[in-house]
Amino acid sequence: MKIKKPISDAVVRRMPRYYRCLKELERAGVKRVSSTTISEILNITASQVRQDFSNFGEFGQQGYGYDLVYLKAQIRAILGLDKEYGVVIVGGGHIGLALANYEKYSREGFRILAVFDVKFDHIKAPRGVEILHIDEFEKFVEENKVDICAITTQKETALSIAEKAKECGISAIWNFAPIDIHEDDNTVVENLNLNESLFTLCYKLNAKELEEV
Amino acid sequence: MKIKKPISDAVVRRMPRYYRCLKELERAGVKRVSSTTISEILNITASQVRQDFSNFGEFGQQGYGYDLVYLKAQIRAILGLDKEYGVVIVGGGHIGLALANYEKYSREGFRILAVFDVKFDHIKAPRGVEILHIDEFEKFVEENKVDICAITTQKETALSIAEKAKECGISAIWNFAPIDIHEDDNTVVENLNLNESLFTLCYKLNAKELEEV
DNA sequence: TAGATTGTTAATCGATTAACAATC
DNA sequence: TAGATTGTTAATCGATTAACAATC
Repeated sequence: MKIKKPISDAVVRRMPRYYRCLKELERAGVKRVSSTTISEILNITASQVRQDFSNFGEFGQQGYGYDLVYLKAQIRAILGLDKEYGVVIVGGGHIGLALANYEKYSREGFRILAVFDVKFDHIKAPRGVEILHIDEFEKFVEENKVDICAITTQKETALSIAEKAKECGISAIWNFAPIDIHEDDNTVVENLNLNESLFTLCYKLNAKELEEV
Repeated sequence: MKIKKPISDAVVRRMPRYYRCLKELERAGVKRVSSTTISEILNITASQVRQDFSNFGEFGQQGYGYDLVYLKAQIRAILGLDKEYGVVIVGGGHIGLALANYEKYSREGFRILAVFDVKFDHIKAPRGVEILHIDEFEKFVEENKVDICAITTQKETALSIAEKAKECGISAIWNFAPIDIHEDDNTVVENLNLNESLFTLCYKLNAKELEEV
């Protein structure tokens, strides 16, 4: 699949939501779906749904709507979920283990290969997931196909791990440490900052007082 | 503090980033800071920094910039971090325990009060955090000042917990389940969906092939 | 066919950026 | 004072929404 121009971040972040929505509809036995239905579920406009899809192609039929199975498959492919990804996790704390144990990821092609830490006697990983010392990181990455590095360490170490991952040729970093890791030409990054999320919630909680009506 | 008009989501989500940036600068011993400095650290424009701040007041001085301590205190207040929040966590899995154990939250006034689950023999919580059966949720909320309910269950239960939390008068929900919980007049919600984050990363990883140059 | 709904073009809205007077 | 930098107004840019021809 080829598309005309780079897709804006706003659109990209809606794609997983469409995917989730379609999965739910499929589970409910729905066979076809209109942009209006999707828009109501996701609380956006039907116009936006159609605009978003049209960035990637023509998936519907006038007067009919979208075939659910077909549309879902298309979006799945757009997200790249039809491929397999090798994932390593750095940091064997609660977040790291949460990721390691979330089996549903495997349905979408994410294979958790290993969890790295400096201390790991206490770490219980699911079967098939190796537990290794961080010193073995480079060696492991060389010998295995690692596409994604999830970083769940504290921020002090997160940056150096990211550096190491980039050097090893890992092209995607999923960062949970409360610090920004920057993208470069060879590496895409998704920063997921729990602090910022909580603080945003906190702002909203107080906003009623702050904002005059 | 009172402000003129509702602040857009884009601005709100930058506020915690400013706050983090200022904390780092403070730790580095910086005493005053300009919008340009901040903009370079956060990879945005100086214009945007000043526009964002000006939504909430005038915190700087022409020709000088911003006094770091003062500005940081202002943003802290804007985020509502000068208050105390009672937090309960529903779901004693890895994510739930990650939240329960992240002590740094207490520095910003978040008091983790309890973790709820249906099975909890295995749960080790830090001292001061109660571990309770979900059946005791209502009672606990009645008897304690609970401001924020973090939901870390699987999606099947997440919705009913959210419903229950709303009924009990909890006005902020921090949701980690892969489902959208909707805001209403009395309840603000922050949905933090790990799946969507991973899928977004995945899109970006493949985007180079997808997007023609 | 008539009704429904897409894909797309045009209009609107809002957010970002640029520019600059005010002033420390 | 001269240089620096804010806060704000105006210009630009981009994203969302509306409208509608195409057509199933």
